Amino acid sequence: MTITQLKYVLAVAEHKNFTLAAEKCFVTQPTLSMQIQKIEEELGIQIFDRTKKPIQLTEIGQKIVNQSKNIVNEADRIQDIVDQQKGFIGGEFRLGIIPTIMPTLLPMFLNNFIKKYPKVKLIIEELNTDEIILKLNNGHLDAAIAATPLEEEKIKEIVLYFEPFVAYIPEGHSSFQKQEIEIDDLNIDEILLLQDGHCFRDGILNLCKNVATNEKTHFQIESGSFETLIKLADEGLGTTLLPYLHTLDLNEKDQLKLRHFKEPKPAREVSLIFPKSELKIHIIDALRNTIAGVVKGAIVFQNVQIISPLQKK
Amino acid sequence: MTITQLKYVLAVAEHKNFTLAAEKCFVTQPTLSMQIQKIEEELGIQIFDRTKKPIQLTEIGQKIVNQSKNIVNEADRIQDIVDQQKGFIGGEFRLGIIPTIMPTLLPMFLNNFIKKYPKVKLIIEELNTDEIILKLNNGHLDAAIAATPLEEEKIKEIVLYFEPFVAYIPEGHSSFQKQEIEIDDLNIDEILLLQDGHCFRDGILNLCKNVATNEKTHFQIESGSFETLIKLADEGLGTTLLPYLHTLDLNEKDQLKLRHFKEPKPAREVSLIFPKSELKIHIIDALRNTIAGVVKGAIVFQNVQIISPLQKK
DNA sequence: CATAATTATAAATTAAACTTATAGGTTTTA
DNA sequence: TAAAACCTATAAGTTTAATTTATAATTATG
Repeated sequence: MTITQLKYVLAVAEHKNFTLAAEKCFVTQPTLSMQIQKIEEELGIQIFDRTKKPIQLTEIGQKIVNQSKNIVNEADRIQDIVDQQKGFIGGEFRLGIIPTIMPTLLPMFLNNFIKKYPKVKLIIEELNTDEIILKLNNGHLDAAIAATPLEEEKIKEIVLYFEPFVAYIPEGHSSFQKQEIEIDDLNIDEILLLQDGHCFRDGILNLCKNVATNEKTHFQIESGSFETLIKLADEGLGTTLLPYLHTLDLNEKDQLKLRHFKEPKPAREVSLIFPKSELKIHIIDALRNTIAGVVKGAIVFQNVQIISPLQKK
Repeated sequence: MTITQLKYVLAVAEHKNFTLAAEKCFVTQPTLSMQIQKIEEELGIQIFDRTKKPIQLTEIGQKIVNQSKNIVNEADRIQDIVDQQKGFIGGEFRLGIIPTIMPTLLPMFLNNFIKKYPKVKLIIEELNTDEIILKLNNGHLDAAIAATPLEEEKIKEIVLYFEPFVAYIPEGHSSFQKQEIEIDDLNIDEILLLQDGHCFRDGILNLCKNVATNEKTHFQIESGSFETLIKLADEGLGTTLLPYLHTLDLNEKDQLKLRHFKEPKPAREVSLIFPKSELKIHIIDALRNTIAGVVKGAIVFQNVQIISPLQKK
């Protein structure tokens, strides 16, 4: 009797169907059939009544299933214990986040994380990408969340999610009527951008350089926050681009000015990055899992085109 | 992570020695070494500190071991569930017995039982009542024999017999001349008792508190065995009370010092107790029947007054 | 310092788990 | 009711994992 077999039994008991249960267990149906036959043979009983459709648990099978749940639960706790211990070992964990990710992502996972890993003391710092790379390399940060790829020698990247850019087009703009827009509809000269140093800006510049390389601008306004850019756009000073998660926080009126790109949507790749030494890999894993859990619900996977945050020089 | 690996971990944790643990698991030593390395690697921790001799558990290792015991226990119950369904009387059966019952009752039924149910592997442990309740609740015992009633939520009690208390009065004591004695004849201060923790003591204290509540004692001697108490009583240090079955083993001379109580005799209720889940109910029934058979001849039913083992606080 | 005891490693073997392909049943439906 | 769809079982072959034997490496012990 193995824990794996018990998991198979639970899957069949849940789905009342070997084929479906096999899928959920990421094995083929014959594997399930054989392993369940094996445990039934070993115990000398029938767990499932295969004559009934859909498959039913036998009386003793129900008892086995109940007990199996206990066992599998207890077994899963081993990993929890290890995680907990590792959280304890970690103690302080310094996480850097770039400003354009901070306000939208942090509230999504912070609560979950600190509840699940109460022994980890998270120290979060808002930093731009250059500062993050510096601090990761000199040991002042354990990990960071930033737009990638960065192609840094000593830094490892684990992609968390792809976040599409959404255009914010004020009323009266030539593209306002369009349902979906294309990169060509935007002119680098009219896009309002965050002040230099924010990698988000670099990404956008890369994006538009593909379209038009002329950089003669009538005026140059660079703000430190998207809120400012939105207000400027509303004043008819141009358009701006917002990362998708940020658009969720807009009021209804402003939401009407959002225009999604045609696929492949331009998007940024957001990753958890950390030194290759993997000194606190266990907390990093916990963080990644927690974020993956909350982001899964918020961002639907789409056909995207990654915009590199690296400035093409 | 497999159940087998967990069993290996438990074996090494128990024996503090890979070679010996391997023998107990009926595998070779390299098997154990490798499997334990494997689970350590999978969990990303060290379970054992191999630098110390003998081998020690690490802090996290101790936690893993504790949880592994749970898992292995729960896993073993699968077979119990199957056995119960089949009405099979066999397999391991862990029976706890309190110290004041152990030496007299066990020899009376053990031989009969193992002859009648050769497939049952009885594992008998002498434990006091508190330990028994603990181990019944956490699954480390299948059943126990103890003084009742205990009023435990998850434990069922089946009365085996009522065992009267018999006073042991040394020559020269004021009550030595009496044929039958009464509770009032005894003074709590002069009764020699077993050391605390033995529920027999608690029962006696309850009994005498009904009579005299003063607890000023000239001296306090509490022994772990009745033999000691008898000898102390013979030295003129007081009287003692013996459970009836124990008095059958006394030599002729000491038997003369026994005085039975007038009816209703103070007595203890001795029961077979077990978790209400009734997991091994067939073996429990077998045990009850066997014990009932041998006790019937030894204890004549009399008018008794049950002394609760629960301490009245 | 040599010997014994104990654990780790390597190579080979054995056993178990898994997959692909397909057979043999039901149930659906046309 | 025959064909199709659906589902589970079986067979054969592959991959992976567990185990063993043999031996090296390490650590106590006299």
